[in-house]
Amino acid sequence: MPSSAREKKSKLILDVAIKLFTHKGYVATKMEDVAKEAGISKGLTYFYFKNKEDLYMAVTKKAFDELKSIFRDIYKVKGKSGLQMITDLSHAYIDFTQANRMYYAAILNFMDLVQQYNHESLRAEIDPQILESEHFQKLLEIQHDCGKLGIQMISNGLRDGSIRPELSAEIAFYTVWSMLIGYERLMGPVGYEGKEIKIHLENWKPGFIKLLQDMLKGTVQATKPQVVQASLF
Amino acid sequence: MPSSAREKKSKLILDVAIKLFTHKGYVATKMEDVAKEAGISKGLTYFYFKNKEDLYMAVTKKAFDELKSIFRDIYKVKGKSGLQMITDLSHAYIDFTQANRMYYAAILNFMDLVQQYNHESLRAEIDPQILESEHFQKLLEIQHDCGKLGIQMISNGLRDGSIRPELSAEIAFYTVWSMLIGYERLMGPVGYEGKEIKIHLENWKPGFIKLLQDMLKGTVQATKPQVVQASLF
Amino acid sequence: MPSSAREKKSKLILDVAIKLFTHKGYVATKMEDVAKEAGISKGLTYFYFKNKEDLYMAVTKKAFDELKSIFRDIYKVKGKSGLQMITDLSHAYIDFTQANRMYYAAILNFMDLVQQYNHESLRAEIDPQILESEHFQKLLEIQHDCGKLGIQMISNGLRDGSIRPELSAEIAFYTVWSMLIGYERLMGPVGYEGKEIKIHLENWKPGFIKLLQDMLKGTVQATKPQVVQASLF
Amino acid sequence: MPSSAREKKSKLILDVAIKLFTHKGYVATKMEDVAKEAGISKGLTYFYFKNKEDLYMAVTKKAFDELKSIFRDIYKVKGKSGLQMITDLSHAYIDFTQANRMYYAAILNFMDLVQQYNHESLRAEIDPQILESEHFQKLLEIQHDCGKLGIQMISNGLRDGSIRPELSAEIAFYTVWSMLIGYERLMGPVGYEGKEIKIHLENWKPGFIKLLQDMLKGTVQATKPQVVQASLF
DNA sequence: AATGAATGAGTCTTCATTCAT
DNA sequence: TATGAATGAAGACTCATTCAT
Repeated sequence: MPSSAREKKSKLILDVAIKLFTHKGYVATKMEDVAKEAGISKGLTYFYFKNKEDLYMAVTKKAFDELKSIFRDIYKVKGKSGLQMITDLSHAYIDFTQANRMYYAAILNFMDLVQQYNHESLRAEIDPQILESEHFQKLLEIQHDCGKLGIQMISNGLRDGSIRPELSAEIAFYTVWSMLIGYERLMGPVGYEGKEIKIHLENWKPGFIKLLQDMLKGTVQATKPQVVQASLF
Repeated sequence: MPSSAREKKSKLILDVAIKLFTHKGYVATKMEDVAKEAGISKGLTYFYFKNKEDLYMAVTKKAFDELKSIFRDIYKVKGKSGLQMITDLSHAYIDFTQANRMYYAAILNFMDLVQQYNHESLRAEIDPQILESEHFQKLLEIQHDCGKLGIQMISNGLRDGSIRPELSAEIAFYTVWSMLIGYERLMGPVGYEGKEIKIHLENWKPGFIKLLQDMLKGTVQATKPQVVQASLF
Repeated sequence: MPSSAREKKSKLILDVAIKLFTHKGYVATKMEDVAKEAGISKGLTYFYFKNKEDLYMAVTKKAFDELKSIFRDIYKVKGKSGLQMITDLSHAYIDFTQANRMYYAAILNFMDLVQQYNHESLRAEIDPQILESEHFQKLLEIQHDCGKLGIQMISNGLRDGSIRPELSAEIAFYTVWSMLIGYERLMGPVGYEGKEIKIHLENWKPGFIKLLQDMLKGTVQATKPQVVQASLF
Repeated sequence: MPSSAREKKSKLILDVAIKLFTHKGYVATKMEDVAKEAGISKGLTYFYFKNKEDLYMAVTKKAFDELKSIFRDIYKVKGKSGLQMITDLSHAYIDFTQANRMYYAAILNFMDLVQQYNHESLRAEIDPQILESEHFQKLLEIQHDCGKLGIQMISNGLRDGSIRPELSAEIAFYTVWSMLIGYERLMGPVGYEGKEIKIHLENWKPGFIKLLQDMLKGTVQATKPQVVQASLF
């Protein structure tokens, strides 16, 4: 079998796994389900992926690539201010998390792993199968790619004046990212708070984006004095 | 056995569960481990908690209470501006998430559950044992308590002028909360990014807090003119 | 507590057990259910009945008494031929089995036990708790009471000429009883055979009773000569 | 492994199960016992049979097939009157129930299930594992095969004059079957009644068979004496 | 008589993974 | 490459029964 055929089958398994993980979750998805759905034998699945964790890491890798492409797509469009890029990124990011719940969960799970991985005392508790996964290793290598692109966007904003100059690109970007991660987390619960708390998805999102922008560029009040000052003339 | 004794034993089991969940994780912790560690029989564990999920919901409930007390402690101290409260809360929240990883994971897990619970189509997929847990039901009742306190803090800030008046208390607070949730999530990975990206925990945190404050109050440059102008009158 | 009060409570438990065994079956009925439904503690149940099997034997005893009273009620009505008694008994028996499924199941279960009990090699396999139950012992004593009454009815029939004289009362009665037992067993499945087999409950029962009578008294052909002769007068 | 090997192993497990169910009963037989006795792993048992109930249904299916073959063997012998067939069947049936207690219990258990299954209100209470068992489904399909053969035998008897022409084949056969079922049930208890009731297996059986025959063909003796006596007047 | 907390043996079932072919 | 039979460790949960009070 030519290596392209091999890759094709590998991709088939991966796609099936993504589908099943999405619909049933990691734990509820059995290796046999994957095999059956892919129309191959259980044993063959283990030929292409060392074990279930390895398969999940492969899925995570794909999720990460997808997310990265979102960052890249935003970044490569010329003629936008840095703030605009961050704004566009925020929208795209939120859309992504909503459209690809499982991908996103995989990415967050990977972040947790990295955290453990970085703590010498906790690293030993990570499932060896994960550490041995080539996909996990690749992920370690590219884990900062999104961050770097995001930081670049902020940097652009600093240069073009759309973002407050006193900010640190790194800190600003990771803070933005924090907001996006947390937003996704709260989105569900908040949307249904009902009765006493009147915040709803429809009005939270624009408010959230506005606050995010304000945080980066400086706030409304900042403009008012200008207006007042203008009237001084 | 007086009911206080019953509560005492219930608490004993709960504490053991918290300890084991913390060190070994939910899945890796066996009910038998809990019983053994508590010095009781397996059956008795099931006498006090209907099943493993119920026990976990009890743990979650405790975690939630703990988090709530943090909000309350911050809130009840008089003489602070709203912004100061939010700032103090942010510090306390971050400390809490770091000191009580498991608690925090339980809370986030609960949030996910709530999300599913609120979607009619997904509710059926929730483990019935969870839905039947009295602790889960209690959690549903108190789920917004932290949010309400946080919104109060922002409201205070709006009244005392420490927070930009044009903000909506609800939106502002949930955005702050998003930041805190996301921060915890990124804290680990970011802290060790090393080499190319020079952001480190020590310097991210103050920057993050600063951005959070700026977002709420308006940026330094923006406010100064106001002060100057005010003195003009 | 006066012994009458004691008996009252004992009866209460028994009635609850009958109710629950009827609705949920023996296995599915937990001792705790019985206690709860009776409004007493689990421990007290064990004060009145040595164990679950003992309770079941008590239920069986009551079932047997009930069945016996049916036999007796039929038997004590004067002025009926033996064949008529057996006919009435058959109707009453069938009604009883339908109205008291659980009672009837208990009686059949007891018959199985007796069978084992009578085989020396199998007796050791009977649950000791059953053998030790006083109710089981009482049942052993009265197990033939129904049979005796039935045999008496046949004997009456032999005497009054309503039943063929060449029959043995014992054999005839137990054969009748076999039919009744088997009828109950088949009633359910037969009633719904539908399509290809056109037998239905409504027409099976009269046919069944007719056959039973014919078996005892001799058949239609047998009677014809009587009719013919009668017309000779 | 060729599919014949697969069937061979499946049969091995089934045979072991039959052996153990026979000797220890369904409840007392553990799946692990079956595996151990068959010299395979516990897991493999579940590979061939979905669960314990499924295994039991497979046993029931085999029992039914065996019973069916008894009916068929009787039926296919040419040159016998219908009454003779029923007589032969009765003997064979009784022998079967005595030689295969467990098989027979399984068949009766299945009949109970069918009864529940046919009542819409009770169907929901049947263990889903039973309903899902392919063997249960097959049993539903063939449940009437024995009945049909039996009805054929009676029909033959009606045609050849060995059975009273006024009888309905269906009703007559199911009544015969009732007798056989009930006979088996009473056989045990009756055989040992001892003392007061002098019926014993040895003399019950011929009397029982005789009554059964009389019921079907009409009694010769019954008429003659009456005729004689009547003519005395 | 009465309570109810406490026991613990008992079992079905799942599933990732391996390996002979 | 590909199969699928075979493994076996692992674990949640039940419930009749007891016994200290």
